[in-house]
Amino acid sequence: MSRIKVKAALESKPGEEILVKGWVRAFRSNRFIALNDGSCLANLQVVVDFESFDESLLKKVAIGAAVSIAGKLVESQGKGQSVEVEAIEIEVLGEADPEEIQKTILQPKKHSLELLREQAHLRFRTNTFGAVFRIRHAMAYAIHKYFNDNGFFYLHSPILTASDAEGAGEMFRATTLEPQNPPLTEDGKVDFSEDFFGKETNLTVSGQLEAELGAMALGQVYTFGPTFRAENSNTSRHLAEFWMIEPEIAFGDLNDDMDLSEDFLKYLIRYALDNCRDDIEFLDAREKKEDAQKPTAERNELSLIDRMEFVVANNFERISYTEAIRILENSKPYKKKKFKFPVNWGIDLASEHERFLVEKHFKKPVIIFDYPKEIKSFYMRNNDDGKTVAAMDVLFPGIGEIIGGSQREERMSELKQKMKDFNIEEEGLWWYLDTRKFGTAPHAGFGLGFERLVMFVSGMTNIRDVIPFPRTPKNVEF
RNA sequence: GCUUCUUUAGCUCAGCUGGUUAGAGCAUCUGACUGUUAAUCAGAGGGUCCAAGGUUCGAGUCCUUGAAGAAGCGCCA
Repeated sequence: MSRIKVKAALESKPGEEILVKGWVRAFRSNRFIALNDGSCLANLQVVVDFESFDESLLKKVAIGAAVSIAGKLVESQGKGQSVEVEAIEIEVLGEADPEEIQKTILQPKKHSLELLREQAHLRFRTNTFGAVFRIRHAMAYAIHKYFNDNGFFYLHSPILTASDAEGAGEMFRATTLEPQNPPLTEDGKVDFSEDFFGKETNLTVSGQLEAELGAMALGQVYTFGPTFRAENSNTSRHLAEFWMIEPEIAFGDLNDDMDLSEDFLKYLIRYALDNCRDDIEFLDAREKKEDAQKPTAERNELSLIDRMEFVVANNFERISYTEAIRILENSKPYKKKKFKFPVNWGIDLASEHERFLVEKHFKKPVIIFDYPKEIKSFYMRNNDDGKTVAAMDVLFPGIGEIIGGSQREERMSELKQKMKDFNIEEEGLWWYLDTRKFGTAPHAGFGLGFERLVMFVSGMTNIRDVIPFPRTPKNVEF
């Protein structure tokens, strides 16, 4: 008999003999084993006639143990499930000592997310994290499917890079030199010409520049890989290692870029609703339980599922940066001096400003475009007004910036001038400039923070709970 | 990096203006029960009160420094 997954067993007709393998979630009344194998949220109930099994064997059927069970699938007499398995053979594949289990999050009890984070190697076995990581998988799959179906090619941008010009953040150094006594140059500095690559090397902060190179030949490409930022960011929305999706489209402008970002996000959220129903319903119910214990002001106005449905059903609000400033200047919190940071044309919008626009004023996702050129990156295309660039941010309720994108500066002379203004050496980016030299064309793209997407579709409020092993300042365990 | 808060049993927490032997619920163990769904009932065991220093006759409690965690801010995705 070959093994079937719990998910398949639950969908099977009663009467068949089946073989299932999984981990014991509960063993009630010495009679009912709740078996979970990760294939779905639900457990399979195994009914044990304890008089016909060896007592020492049943003793080993403890919470956390791995078991193999052959039995007959029958209609359930109980109320919690439609089918269950009458056990014929039970084999304990891996024991779990209850005294030891008690010291872990596997003990059958509610645990805080903080404690679960400290035992990230075991938290996959909980309902919440099982659900989160099945959804995370589904989102990764849907991303590839969306791009594949829309004529994009998956481009693998490098993780090790010598270019430090993106300006996207502090970088992690990658080196094989001895930290204790590295080779030194005559003026006492570390001699990176002796290093593995012969020059200073870092982990990538963005695959965008390489994606542009790909787009200028393949037409439409996307990257999807790990990204590293050595910023000392201590927030619930930042990781030192996170996954980013960066599509890049040739012959597209900022409007095409905004259209793509909106269509893409709606597709992904729709996909989650259609394909992760059980897991999302579980997380929806979980959130409602949590909310019930909070003061009314801190509760979600809409449930997880309602928030997702709302985003799919409504257009994102698109406003220029200049309009955003005007709305803020006419807002109640501004007039009552409730904002901590000043509002005037030229500022970088603070979290409180973005939150007001998204969560209070429009109450829906907002795309802000045409930002002042001084507060954005060198590669963004200058607008004709001489003051702004063709940049856009997609802001989501509860998450903030989920996407940042722009039309790229494709005109050589403008780009070179911008590099001068931003103090960026042309030398290290000769290959980037070559695309403007040979057949340059308008193009645009954006970066989507994968974990921020998973936060939105799971309702988790800390980014450390949507990646298996989060890397944050002072934390590289596991 | 900044601000605020937290750190007491395996977990979640209580512990008053400093005072004798530091408590509860859940979990674990033992026994009973056996169609349960967070099973139920009875009993038992379980503590470096985050660390170092200080004040005091006396510190879980007050002070200083540090560490770790969380929320918010800055940076961004």
